[in-house]
Amino acid sequence: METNQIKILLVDDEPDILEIVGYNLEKEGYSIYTAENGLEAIEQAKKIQPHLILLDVMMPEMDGVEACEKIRELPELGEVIISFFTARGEDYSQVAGFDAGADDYITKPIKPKLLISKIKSLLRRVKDDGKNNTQLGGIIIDRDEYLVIKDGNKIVLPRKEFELFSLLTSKPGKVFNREVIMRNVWGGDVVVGDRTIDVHIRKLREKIGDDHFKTVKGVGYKFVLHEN
Amino acid sequence: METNQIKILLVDDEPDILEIVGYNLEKEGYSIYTAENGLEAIEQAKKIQPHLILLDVMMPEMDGVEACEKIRELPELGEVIISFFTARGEDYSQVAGFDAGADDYITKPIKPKLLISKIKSLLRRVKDDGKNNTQLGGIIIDRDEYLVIKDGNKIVLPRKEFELFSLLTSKPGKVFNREVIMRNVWGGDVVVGDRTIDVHIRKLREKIGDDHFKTVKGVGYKFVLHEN
DNA sequence: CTTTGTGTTAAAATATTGTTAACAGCATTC
DNA sequence: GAATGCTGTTAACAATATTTTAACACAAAG
Repeated sequence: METNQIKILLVDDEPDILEIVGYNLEKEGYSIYTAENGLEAIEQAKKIQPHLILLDVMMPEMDGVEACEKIRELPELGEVIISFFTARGEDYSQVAGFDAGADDYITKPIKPKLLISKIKSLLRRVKDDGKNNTQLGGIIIDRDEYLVIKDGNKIVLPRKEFELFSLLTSKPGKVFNREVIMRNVWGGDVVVGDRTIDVHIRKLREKIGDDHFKTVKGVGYKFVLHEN
Repeated sequence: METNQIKILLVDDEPDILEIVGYNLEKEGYSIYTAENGLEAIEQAKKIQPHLILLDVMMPEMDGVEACEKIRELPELGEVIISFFTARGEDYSQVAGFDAGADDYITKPIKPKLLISKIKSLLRRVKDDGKNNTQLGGIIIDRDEYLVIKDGNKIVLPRKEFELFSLLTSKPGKVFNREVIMRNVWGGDVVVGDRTIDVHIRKLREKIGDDHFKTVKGVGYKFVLHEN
C-alpha cells in the first residue's frame, strides 16, 4: 500500500497538538483527518475508515479510553490500529488502555522523530496484510477469519453454511443447481437427503437476509446483491 | 535470511502466468524456478529445495492438489510452505479445507501487489528464524526467550505451547486448521493423537486468557486480539 | 386437483471439541 | 541415585455444536 493511501485519524482537544502532529505526519505522506473529542472520533472513524487512530486519553465529551472501547465494538473497524497519547506519569492508564483494546502508547511531550518511527512500526502490519477478502456491496466475506460482516455486524457461520454461502457468492446472480452445490459443498461421494440443502439455505436466509437468496424452482438457488 | 537466497518454485501450465508472476517476484529479489505441471513440480522441488511453492490448482498431467499431497509425503521437503493459486469458486471445498496440506491460497486473477504482500507474510516465518519480538496490543512475544509478556506479567511457555502460540499469533484473526497446526508445530512426519492439540490450546487459554483463542468448529483455531 | 419441488420445524444423529487425570520421559536437585 | 517437577501425550468420558432426517405444510405448474 502506498503511504499516501494510508489514513490516520488524529484525536485531541488541543488544536496545537493536532496541528503539529498533523504537520509532521503529512510531511511523511500520510492522509490526516482530525477530531476534537471521542464522539466526533467515532463518527469520523466510521466515515473514513482510517488505518490508524491516535487518541488522546484526556478529552472532553468522551475520553480516549471510552472512545477506544466503542471503536473496538465496531466490526467494520476490526482492522484499525489504535494508539493513545498520554502524558508521562499518567501511565496508570496504560493497563486500562490495553484493556480497552489499544495497540500502543505514545507519551507526551511528543517527539516528532520518535512519533514517526513508532507509527511506521505500527503500520507495518497494515502494509502487508495479504488477506483473502471479498467485498460485495455491504457484505464482506473473510475467508481467512471464517467470518461474514454485514452492515457492521459480524456473522459467524458454521462450516457447511459458510461453504455454501461462499459458493453462491463466488458468482452473484448465477444460479447453482443442486447437483453443483452438492458436489462443491458436500463432495462428490457423500450422499445426504433431499432437504438438507434447503435447510442450509434457510439458515443463511435467517442470518444473512431473506432477499439475498432466490429460489429458481426446478433449477437451483442464486445469491443476489440487491433484490429486483 | 536475505531475500535473494529465498527460492520460490512457481507451478502453472500457462506460460503467461509464470512470466508475469515470476517477473514480479524477481523484482522483489526472490530466486524463481518454474514448472508447468505437477510431475515436473515434484522433480524440481526435490532438486532445488525451495522455501515456497506456488501451485496452480488446475493443471495437466497432475493437478495442484495431488502434487501438493505428494510433496507433503517427501520428508526432505518437510519445511516447505505451499500455497495454491485458485480461481474463485473453483474446487472450493477442497481448497478451503486445505485437505491437501496447503498453508494458504491466492485467488486469481492475481494482483501483483497483493501477491507480493501475501508472499512476504508467508515467508515471514522463514525469514526471521533469527531474533524477533512482536508486540500485539498489550501482549509482547519474545521468540528468543520463549517468553510472553502480558499486562506486564511474564509468562513462560513450554516449547510446544510456545510454538503453537507463535503460529496462531503470526496472523491474528486467521483460522489455522489442525493439519496446518500439526505440520507447523509438530512437523509433517510426527503422528500424535487427536486430542493433543486441544490440550495445548487449553493450556494456552489457561495461561494467556480464554477469550483470545476462538474455536471454529470443524475448521480450526484462531487467535484474536480484541474480542467483539 | 394432482404432481412436483420447495419451505419449515424440531428432534435425532453425528461430528467435533473440551476436560481431566494418569503416565512416561527427562532433566534437575538434593 | 532417589526424589521432584515439568513436559508432552494419551485415553476415556463429558459437553457442545453442527448436520441431517423426517414429517408435514405450502405453492406453483400442468
